[in-house]
Amino acid sequence: MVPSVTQCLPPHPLPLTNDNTASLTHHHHRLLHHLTQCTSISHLKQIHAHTLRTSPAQHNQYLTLFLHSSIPHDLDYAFRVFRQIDEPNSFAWNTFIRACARSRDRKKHAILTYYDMMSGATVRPDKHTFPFVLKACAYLFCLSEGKQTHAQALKLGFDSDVYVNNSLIHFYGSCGCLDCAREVFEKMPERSVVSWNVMIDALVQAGEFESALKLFDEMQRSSFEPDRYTLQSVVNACAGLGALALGMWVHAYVVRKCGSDVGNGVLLNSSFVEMYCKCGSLEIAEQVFERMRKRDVSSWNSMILGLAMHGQAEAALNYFARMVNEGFMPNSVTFVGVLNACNHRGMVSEGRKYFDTMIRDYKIEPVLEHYGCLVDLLARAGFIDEALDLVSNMPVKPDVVIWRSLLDACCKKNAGVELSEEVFRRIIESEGGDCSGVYVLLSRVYGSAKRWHDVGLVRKLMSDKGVTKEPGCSSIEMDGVAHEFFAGDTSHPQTKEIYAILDAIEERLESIGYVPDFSQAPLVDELDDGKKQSLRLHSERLAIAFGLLNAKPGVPIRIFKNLRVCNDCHNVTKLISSICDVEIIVRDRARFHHFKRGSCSCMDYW
DNA sequence: ATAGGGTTAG
Repeated sequence: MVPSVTQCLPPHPLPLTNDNTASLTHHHHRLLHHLTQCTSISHLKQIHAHTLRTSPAQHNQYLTLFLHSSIPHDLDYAFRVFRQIDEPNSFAWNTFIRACARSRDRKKHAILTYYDMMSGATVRPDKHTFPFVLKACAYLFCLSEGKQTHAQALKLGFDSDVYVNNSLIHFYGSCGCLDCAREVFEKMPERSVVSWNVMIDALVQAGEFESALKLFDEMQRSSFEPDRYTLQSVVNACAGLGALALGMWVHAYVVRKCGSDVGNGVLLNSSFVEMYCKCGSLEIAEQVFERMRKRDVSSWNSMILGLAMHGQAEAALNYFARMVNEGFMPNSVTFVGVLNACNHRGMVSEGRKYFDTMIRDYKIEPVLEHYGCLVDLLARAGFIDEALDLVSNMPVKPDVVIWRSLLDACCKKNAGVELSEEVFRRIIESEGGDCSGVYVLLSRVYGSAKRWHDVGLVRKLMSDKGVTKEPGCSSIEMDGVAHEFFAGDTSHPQTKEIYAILDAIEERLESIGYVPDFSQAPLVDELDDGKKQSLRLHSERLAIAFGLLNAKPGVPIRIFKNLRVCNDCHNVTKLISSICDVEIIVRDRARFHHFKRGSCSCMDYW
């Protein structure tokens, strides 16, 4: 709930502000002129000293001007100047609060200064004050401070101000309080484009891509023209959803609107690159990238990360070399892309090399993501001991993702029950044990060792703790509409045809010698028949069958899956791509697979 | 004077 007026601070006297700027003298104007010409802090200090000498009486009056001018040069100096002002007017308070909110390392002081302002009896905040304070609250995730600020803004009657409301939406969005953001958005009497933008972006940031797109639709129906911020958020939503059709629509919209200027929008173009990669269209992504007239490090990063995600390690590394060649300085994110590229191709020695290069030559401190790539790379290439060693000794605290990838590797590489148990124990120690994926992995380790009793124990543990397996779900876009399938789903209108196709395919597969791979089937020692049944109902098969049924010939079938593709589905999809002569592009939880003529772009390393 | 901007490993 957003605060109401009753939650406000106690009332305090509200004298009108002492408005220094009202009595501008000739001298004042000259001083102002000098100050605006000022380009260095030493020059500014000279003028300050001169003023102190020549007109000490008006000194206090001029301090606000010095404050304003010194901020871009030296925040510490500005801070000292501000401290000297006897009774700052609201302009002076606001100026200082804004400076803190914009600073890199003084954001906290924006809030503290605002408290000072509130607790004094001389000034009250005005409509400019709140956006500055809320910006700092948003950045620092100061939820309760921001809520108090909200209450005070209400109390002082700024609840209809567009700027204040937009700042509130942004603040609540940044703190993850979507309901509060939505409430402010719904209640505000007047909206601007920014109101829609901050609300849409809040949804995108929270991963509520469908809601974001719905709001985008509503925005247009309310006759608001989208601007670059809107489009940016919408493209990000498309990337998140894999909504290629809508993404292309936005792209066309931008091209139509900007004409030959499209090539200049660095940020938006980089988002297009990312969107096309995440929607499985590497060719278009590269086209957009090559046509960009201006690029920055992030543009290169989008391309490198995108190629890495598709397992195109060589291409990704080529882009890296090109980027360096063209004088761009790779950053931390660049190396996540590079390491991930190595990871998806099992390039262990290259991965180690780039990790060292990053630290030694580029002086980039590795963060969790870098360690994540390296640990995963080592573990999946079979160097599990080394990976475990790295996790144990790295300077950042490993999270559940790293641990799970290690356990996953143990499982895939048959690292043995003892090592797997060791990793599992470490996970529970550091995570507390409510992470679902790791139980499934452990039960699989026991299953492959045929220790059915232990499988049962893990299952019991899972049900006791209430951890469940995330259900598999695949979706496919057809004529701009997403069709969603769960495992064994029979709710789709074309269910009959879909299952008929699956039967026909299975018959074909068996006739060419396909044998199901049960290694990742549910781990109960039940009859093969039951396992087979559960495998053939995996959600991606239904989606692929739907695609075969409805896609135009020659058009690739694009599938999205929330989990990773299992071995058996991977085999089957390869075979389908061959017998049906169709390209199938699958984005799973971790990466893309391009199935074509019986093989997959991941070369079976995933 | 006031609001909205990037990425990242599984």
